[in-house]
Amino acid sequence: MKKVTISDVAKHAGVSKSTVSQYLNGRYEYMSERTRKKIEFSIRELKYRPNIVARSLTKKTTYTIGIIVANILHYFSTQIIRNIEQLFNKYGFHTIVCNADDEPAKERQYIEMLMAKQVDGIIIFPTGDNLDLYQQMKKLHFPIVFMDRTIEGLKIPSIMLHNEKAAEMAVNVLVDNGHERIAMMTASIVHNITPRIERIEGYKKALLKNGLNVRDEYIQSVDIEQMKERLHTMFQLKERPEAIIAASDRVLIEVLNYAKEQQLNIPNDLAIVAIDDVPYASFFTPTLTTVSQPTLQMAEKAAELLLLQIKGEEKLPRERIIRFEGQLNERESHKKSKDLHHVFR
Amino acid sequence: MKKVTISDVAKHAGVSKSTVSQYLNGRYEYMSERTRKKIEFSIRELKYRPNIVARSLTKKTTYTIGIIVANILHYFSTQIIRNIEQLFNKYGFHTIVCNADDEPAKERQYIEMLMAKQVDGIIIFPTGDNLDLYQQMKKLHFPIVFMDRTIEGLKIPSIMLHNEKAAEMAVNVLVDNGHERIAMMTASIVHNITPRIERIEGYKKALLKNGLNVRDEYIQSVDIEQMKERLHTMFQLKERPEAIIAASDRVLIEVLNYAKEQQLNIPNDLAIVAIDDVPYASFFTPTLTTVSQPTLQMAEKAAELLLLQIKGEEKLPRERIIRFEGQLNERESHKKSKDLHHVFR
DNA sequence: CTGTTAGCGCCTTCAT
DNA sequence: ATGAAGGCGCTAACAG
Repeated sequence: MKKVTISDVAKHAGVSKSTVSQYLNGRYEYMSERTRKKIEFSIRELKYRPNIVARSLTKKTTYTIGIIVANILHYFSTQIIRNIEQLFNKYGFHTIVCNADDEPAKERQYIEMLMAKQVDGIIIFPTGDNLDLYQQMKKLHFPIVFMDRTIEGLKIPSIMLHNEKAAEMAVNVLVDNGHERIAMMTASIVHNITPRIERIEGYKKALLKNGLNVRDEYIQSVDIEQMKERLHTMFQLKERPEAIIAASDRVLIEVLNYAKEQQLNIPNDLAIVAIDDVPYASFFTPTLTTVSQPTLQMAEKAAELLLLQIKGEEKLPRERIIRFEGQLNERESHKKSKDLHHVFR
Repeated sequence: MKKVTISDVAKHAGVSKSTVSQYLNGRYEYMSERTRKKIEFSIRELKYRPNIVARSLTKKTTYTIGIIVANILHYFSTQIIRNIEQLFNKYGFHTIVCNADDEPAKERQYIEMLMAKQVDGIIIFPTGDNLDLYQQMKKLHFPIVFMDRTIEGLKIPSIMLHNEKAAEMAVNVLVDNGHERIAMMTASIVHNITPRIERIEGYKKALLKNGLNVRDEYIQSVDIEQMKERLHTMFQLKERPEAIIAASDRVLIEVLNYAKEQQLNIPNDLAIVAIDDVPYASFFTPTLTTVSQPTLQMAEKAAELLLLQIKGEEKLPRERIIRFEGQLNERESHKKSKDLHHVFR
């Protein structure tokens, strides 16, 4: 009933601890066939399981990484997490996921805890408010990769969507379908969250490229809680928007709920394009046009960059920010067409 | 740049390691105000972070638990995981999630790894094929809770839905709406996965209670990959089903896809009720009637039972299986009504 | 109140 | 080819 240790195995097999340790670490080179067999047998007999905590203490590596996600409610985050977990599993790493819940204080606490737990590296969706910590980690050569967002002035590799282009794609598909009064809605930008800023920027540029005016009333960035209110205000305008770009899946939900409440017909009363993919988008009414992120490739890149750092190979790519292209999934919600009669009930 | 240890702090503060250790563990009782301040200061100065791996080695607790989920693709699983993670976080525990991918071999490997990593306990959605391991864990008094499924003959607490009742609710709501030819579709039952077996059982009983016949052709349990084919076969019957109960969200997707492909009108050509909740069910066409599981309460119970075991209080509840009631979310997809004209396109 | 000592379980030279 | 000894960083009696 008590835990069996390497000493127990050694005793049982009639050899020394170090020989067992050799065995455990696959250093059979100079080991006699007989010794190996004995140890093998003893391990089975005793149902010995090495204590990885003890091993980690000497080896200084835990084969565990951390992911700190800014907000787990984003479908994008969960996709990335799942992919990263799976990839790291292949290399024998476990993953600890922490949800900062958009609170820098929580993020800080999680970073501290994960480092204290000696994880071998961390992938962070940074909340943006813990510069000193990031710097400290960098100075310690602690392996770290940013995902989805970046922090200026820190030589930390960042995996990001080409947000401006993604927004441009959304604008273009709407313009191509004859829409002109296109609004843009994102979550709050008080913390300078990169993708939100960039998506707005891309939206503006795309409007101009298409010869349309940028109207500030059409750009709304607020907390999820106040979104409904803002939507309402926007829809009271004399010239209310005929299309809206939801800058994330969470924003999208708010927009859809609002449309439902107001019995707006989509896409006739209001066309919609969402950035970020949405599960089951094709079962919606109408099916949803989205610009999705290549989550698998992004996860792969993040894993690769983190692994490189963990292995101590500092030769990271020269570009600090690595961009991936969004993909337009043209379905129905962006159309300006008269033969669609979907009504929310 | 080298990692700072407790000795460094001790030296810097001019005290011994043990005093620092006392401080770290909040045993200020006999410590002079001055010593405390000195240590506090040194810790800040040196940016000292205790090495939790070393601590774990002596304390024999890692403040980490594991979750091994049979298949992470179930929305139910992700909900449970998220809730458990959050709950354990409150108690200072981290969570390592592993996806067994419905493969007992993977499950075994993950259990071994997690135990080797000295996690303080594991919550398992058992695949059902590692009896010996479960028994071994039990014998070692290793804290463990089963979720969603159970294994007979093992005194391991199990958190489960009241599956029979849930299936009955689904049948009843359909019968109440005038349906008689009701089919039941689950994923494969070759491994005796408890909830699937029980849901089928509940379905049968409910039919009988309602004076309807049980028809074997209407009960299909196969791998997701073959589901489409089976659906097709079933819909070739002279008396094809007019309603179908999808025993899980993954089954549901297959059913919806099939309906879409065949241009079946839901609910007029085919009524649907799903067990397990589905995200965005209210944006579907038509909105989906489901029997959902109380994931938060289930997660809470699991956390509670695991924590009890971790704290060494063996006084677990006498009932080994703890059941929770499903909740019927009556929306539209179960109706037999003529004024709904939703058509998939 | 604080320091000394002895582990925790494993790995790693360095002898033998 | 195998064993002895020391150490990883921290905690926990036990002295003093």
